[in-house]
Amino acid sequence: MATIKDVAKLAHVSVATVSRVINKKGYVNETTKELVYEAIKELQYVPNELARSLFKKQSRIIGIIVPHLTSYYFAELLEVIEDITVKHNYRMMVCNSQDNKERETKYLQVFQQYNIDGVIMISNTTRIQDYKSLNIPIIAIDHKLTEDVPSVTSNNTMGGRLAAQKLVDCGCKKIIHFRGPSVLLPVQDRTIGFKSVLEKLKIYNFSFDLDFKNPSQEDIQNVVNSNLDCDGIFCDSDIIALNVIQSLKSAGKRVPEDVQVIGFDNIELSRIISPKLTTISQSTAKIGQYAVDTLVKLMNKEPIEKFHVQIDVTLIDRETTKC
Amino acid sequence: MATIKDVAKLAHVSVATVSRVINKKGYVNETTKELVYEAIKELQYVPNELARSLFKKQSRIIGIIVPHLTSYYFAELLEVIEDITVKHNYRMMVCNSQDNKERETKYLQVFQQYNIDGVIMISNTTRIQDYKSLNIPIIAIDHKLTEDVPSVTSNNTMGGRLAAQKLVDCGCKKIIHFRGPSVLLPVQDRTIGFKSVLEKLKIYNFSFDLDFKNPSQEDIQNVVNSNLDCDGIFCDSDIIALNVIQSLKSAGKRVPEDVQVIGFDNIELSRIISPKLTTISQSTAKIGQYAVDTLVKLMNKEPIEKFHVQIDVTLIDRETTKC
DNA sequence: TTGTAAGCGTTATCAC
DNA sequence: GTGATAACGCTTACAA
Repeated sequence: MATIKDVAKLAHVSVATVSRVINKKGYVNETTKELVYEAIKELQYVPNELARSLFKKQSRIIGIIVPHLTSYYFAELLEVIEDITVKHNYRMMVCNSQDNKERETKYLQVFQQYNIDGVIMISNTTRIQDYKSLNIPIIAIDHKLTEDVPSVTSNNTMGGRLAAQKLVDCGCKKIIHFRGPSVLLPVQDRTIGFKSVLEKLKIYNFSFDLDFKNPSQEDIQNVVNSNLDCDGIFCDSDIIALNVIQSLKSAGKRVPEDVQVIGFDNIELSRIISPKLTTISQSTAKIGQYAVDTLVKLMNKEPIEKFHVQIDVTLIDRETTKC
Repeated sequence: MATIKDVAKLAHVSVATVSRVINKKGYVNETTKELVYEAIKELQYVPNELARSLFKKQSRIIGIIVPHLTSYYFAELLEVIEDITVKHNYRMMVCNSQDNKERETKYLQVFQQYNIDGVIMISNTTRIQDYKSLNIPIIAIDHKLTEDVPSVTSNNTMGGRLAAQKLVDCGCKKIIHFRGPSVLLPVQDRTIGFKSVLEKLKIYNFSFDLDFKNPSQEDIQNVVNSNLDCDGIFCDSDIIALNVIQSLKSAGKRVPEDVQVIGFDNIELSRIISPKLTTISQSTAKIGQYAVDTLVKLMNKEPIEKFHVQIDVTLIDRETTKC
């Protein structure tokens, strides 16, 4: 591994000059510049980021905290984030919190040890103080932590509204909302949007809480069985929706003839299964892009316009709804 | 951020002593040790890994190259790998190659710049030489790159065999294999296992290549339509299987009554959809564990027993097969 | 048992 | 324009 010294020696200049060349900073004569470039090429020199980071106290690494990797929504988000991150010439250190506070705390220490430049939080932590004490820029996805920590989320209220409106438009009279854990902000917002439409129209509805990672098939079946007159179901994830459709089948109900179903996330599979799932699509592309771009601004100490941004969602009309 | 100097000052000792204490290396008096620990606690000191890494020329970071993040198999693998990685006190830098050589090459440079200690390759690269020239330990998953690069894979031949045997046992007479790209080793092995069983029994069969990431629904439909007498289908992924089942429905075929289907991967959804999918399960847990453990051994310059390891797969018997 | 000091590969501040 | 050199925070001979 060639170092800056090797390059300096080969080019017959000082390390300072080489440094100026590679950083394009300060004056340096065109011809010596050429010399340096040649030496760099010859030695296949690449500057050592660790040394750089040590001096500059920043590492061009950003930390990402996610609750898990195997849910399609998070995976897609991560994919977008990674892509934009490398475009900004940063790298990504991934922390899978597994929704576990201790793992998160441990990782926060790691972040410190590596002089991480910023963090993207997609986690459900409550210990926001721990993050703030790190004193590095943070952006939250899907969680409005506090007023002063920037965040970006889907417009979940809109999602709830769109779903409710669609079911109403297609003639539903009794609607169930199989939602995620109601402690989560996105879930709360979806519920608000959902109820806002239905209550105005005095349409009977209720919400039932499920775990996102492992929605209880049993609970779903029970709720379905004891509400056989229900004709519309809004689910907070496509996975939940698939479980629900399964339960409806077991209960002898046809989709969408007897019961109409709307999911959330627009996962790849929602258009492969049959009947194809009507669902609400979140723009992971926009969320991820905004998150990274904003974080980069924060890391550069540039001002940001808005602290809390919401990204529109769209209803994807497919076969589990009638109209 | 407290440094080792601050600790030294507070504990009235030299930095060397502090270093000895935190690294548990060399002699240090019990009572001074206590003093140091107190100072560390008081200042909430954590050693800076960048400085450490710079000196030791190793960073406790391992690089992971994956083709993409949104396929369930890779996500699961990544989840396991992350888990074991942190247990070994390493961190993970993720490179999503997007099956793109240039991205991969760019990341290799990044790996160099950060003195990455080892890499786990789940990618389809052909430029193994680029990796070797990095001169750091590598382990490949799902790809036997060359004889001297350790690898771990599922026993894909076994997978092909199990699937073929199952279909035969359940009475199939004409079997199609919707496989992945036949340039991939796992795909080749599955084909070998699959054919070994069928050819011995002289059962008609053929293989059709598809893309894993975006299997062409159209191609599948065409093949299905022009082989209406086929009664058994083995798919190289559950996603392909779902597509196939969809196409069979369009063609008026019932699963499993008319055509029996077996998938691969045992993704979460395979037991949610209806009929529940019979499939071959790969043990991502074992693969990931072996990969990381072996890489750690290599990084510690410990010997490893076997260079190429295969992990057994299992047939998960569900509803898309008749017996 | 402890401290001094060199060095890891950079960048940035000075002189020249 | 360019070159010494201190500094970033740490580890490890080597002395004491």
